[in-house]
Amino acid sequence: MSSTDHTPRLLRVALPTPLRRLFDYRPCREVPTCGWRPGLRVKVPFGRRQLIGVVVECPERSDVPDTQLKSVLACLDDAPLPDDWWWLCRFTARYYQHPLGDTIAQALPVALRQGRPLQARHQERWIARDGDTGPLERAPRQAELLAMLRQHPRGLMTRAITAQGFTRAQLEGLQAKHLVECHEERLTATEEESGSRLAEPSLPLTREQAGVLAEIHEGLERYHPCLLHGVTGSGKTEVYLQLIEAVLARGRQALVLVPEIGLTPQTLTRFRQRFRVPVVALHSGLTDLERLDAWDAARTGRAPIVIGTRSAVFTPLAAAGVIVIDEEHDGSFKQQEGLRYHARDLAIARAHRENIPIVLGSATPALETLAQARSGRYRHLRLTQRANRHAPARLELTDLRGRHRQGGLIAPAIEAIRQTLNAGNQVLVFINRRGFAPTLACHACGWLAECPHCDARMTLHRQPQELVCHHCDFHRPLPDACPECDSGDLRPLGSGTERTEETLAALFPETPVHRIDRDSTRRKQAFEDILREIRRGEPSLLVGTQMLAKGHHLPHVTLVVVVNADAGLYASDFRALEHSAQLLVQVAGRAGRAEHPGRVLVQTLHPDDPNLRLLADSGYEALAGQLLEERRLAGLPPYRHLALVRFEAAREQHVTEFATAAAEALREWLVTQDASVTCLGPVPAPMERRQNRYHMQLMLSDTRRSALHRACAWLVQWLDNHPDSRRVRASLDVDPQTLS
DNA sequence: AGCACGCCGACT
DNA sequence: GTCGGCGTGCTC
Repeated sequence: MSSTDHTPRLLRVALPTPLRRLFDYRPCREVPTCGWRPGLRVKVPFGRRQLIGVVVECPERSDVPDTQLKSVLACLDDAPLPDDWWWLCRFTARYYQHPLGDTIAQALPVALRQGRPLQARHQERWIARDGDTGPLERAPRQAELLAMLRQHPRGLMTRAITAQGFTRAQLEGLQAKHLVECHEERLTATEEESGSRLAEPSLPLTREQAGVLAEIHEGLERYHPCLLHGVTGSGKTEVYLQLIEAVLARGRQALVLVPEIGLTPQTLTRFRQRFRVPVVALHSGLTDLERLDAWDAARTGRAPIVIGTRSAVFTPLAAAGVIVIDEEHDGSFKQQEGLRYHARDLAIARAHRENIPIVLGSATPALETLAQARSGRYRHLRLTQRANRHAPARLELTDLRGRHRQGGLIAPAIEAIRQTLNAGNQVLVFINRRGFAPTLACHACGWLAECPHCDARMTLHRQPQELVCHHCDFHRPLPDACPECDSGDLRPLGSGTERTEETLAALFPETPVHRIDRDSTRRKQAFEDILREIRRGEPSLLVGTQMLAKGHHLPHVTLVVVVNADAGLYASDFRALEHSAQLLVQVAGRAGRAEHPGRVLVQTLHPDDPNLRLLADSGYEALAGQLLEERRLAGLPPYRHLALVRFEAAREQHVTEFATAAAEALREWLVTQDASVTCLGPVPAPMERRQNRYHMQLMLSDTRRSALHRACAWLVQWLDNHPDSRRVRASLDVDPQTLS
């Protein structure tokens, strides 16, 4: 890097704006102690406001005339932001062709984005002291506060105190009277430990686990991507834990990414009980300052283990030693708006750059990952045995055709539920539709309840009773009569979780029925409460959406009923089948985890569907192999790479015009470039109208990433320069997860 | 994205 | 007479 010891003429700064541009400034007079260099945060004037940005380079000249250049107001750091973080930001912005300034904003904790100092703040613990309370006679609130503090001999944190309605001024008042004292400490409890790093001994490994661990250990000092492909209950977590143990022993850190739903208290407890070192969890409950401290703990190496969801991939590490992605196939690793990054893919890039191993764990790997493993680019490690020696439950396909259904369930399924409950076990009924019924229909004229803002049916809810659009959250009261023909014969069509719950409650009045979906678990803790109740093991019925399918241990469930397996079978989205298969296998994995073998009944209108049969008879990997072959023939990922450009505006005409013009311009350019990139569309998005906005899309694909990247770069430039880009929003999705 | 400026409708 | 609707222009 060029000289940093003299003051450069210019600073090129990335700012948190959607503009795909950097901005040049003159340095301020005060030079940071490290000299001006990339990665420093600066405060700059920007139009009428002030923004915080990051120095990208120190160029010699600018395209902007000298007279228009403004000066940086201040530099906020005396050293650049961490190098690994900075590299990942630049990589991400380039790969997803997203403005660097906005990428930085997403990758930085709010507190740093707002200009707080990098050194994490310490937290204050207030402890009551003995002393004369006389001076408090005219300060009743201070007296109350002191009384409260005296009930906590170990003191309380400022946040806990202000949460009780007391103020900082009252605390300082007591401090001035020497009735409390303030201890500064780290936000993270960092108890210095001695001796062993393990709080709890490791579990003995099966031969299979030991073999897998040994293979990962072969590449502990280099980039070494591994797919840890293990059936549910085969002990993937124990492998992670012992791998991390080895990494910690070498003085390195571990970054663990889990799906949104996977960052549960149980997961954390498992890590915290095992290791006697700080485990930093980046969960949604953290305050901005706690998040900053977690970032700082990771950055300085104070936290040897960092666990978090998608955005945690941007956490800097002082000495990265391994990255673990649990349930790597999970859709929540892909951000679905704005900067549409995939945390798993970024983690791979990061591991590569830092030359460390990365483990992708799943019972149902994404086809992309499986293809990498098959080609030998990732090491394919398998765990085939469940710890309790039961074979995984088989999927039993049951024919729905022509059968009478109650709450979506046919007689054989109800009978199986009855038997399971009679045997004292629990049943999980999986239905991937919340609400009472998918829609409301008029039996006189065929009218269906449709959302006025979307191309979608409205879902009937009973608690509370209303029609709801699940795409835009529009609510409307239930009509008494058909709006078209005035008939009173309105009936719910199909079943959702509420209806199945109601049916089961009527069929099995003696048995408690728990419903688990986004509606029933809206209250914080509600989910945990229900899970705790279920783990007590009393015979009970669980009705739930995919919230229940993922990760949770339900040891007393011995029967799983899938109400309808058909949703993803013939959907237009090219990943629908992959995702359905993953979900079915994950749900099936809930059955028979403990001492009981399990059964999985899968209701379907297509019991002879070859894909479903293959999944049921030969398992996920067999189906995945079949699907990969189909992807190859269809020219879809992972054999071709995709980029999707979405267009969206309030006026349908504007969207069509702009998207068509863009496609035309791109095609012309592709011809001049003699480029192999395929451009499909524009076509209306699968749900053309959503929240009264119209959506179209353009799909680009190529076998080579570089060619696709160049085409996207050109198109994005064209879009930015087009005057219509103000009224039509266009966004780029590199490696789209879904086409809707 | 923000945030301004600027030019036309329904309110005190 | 003003408050405020969103069109268009700019940010080193």
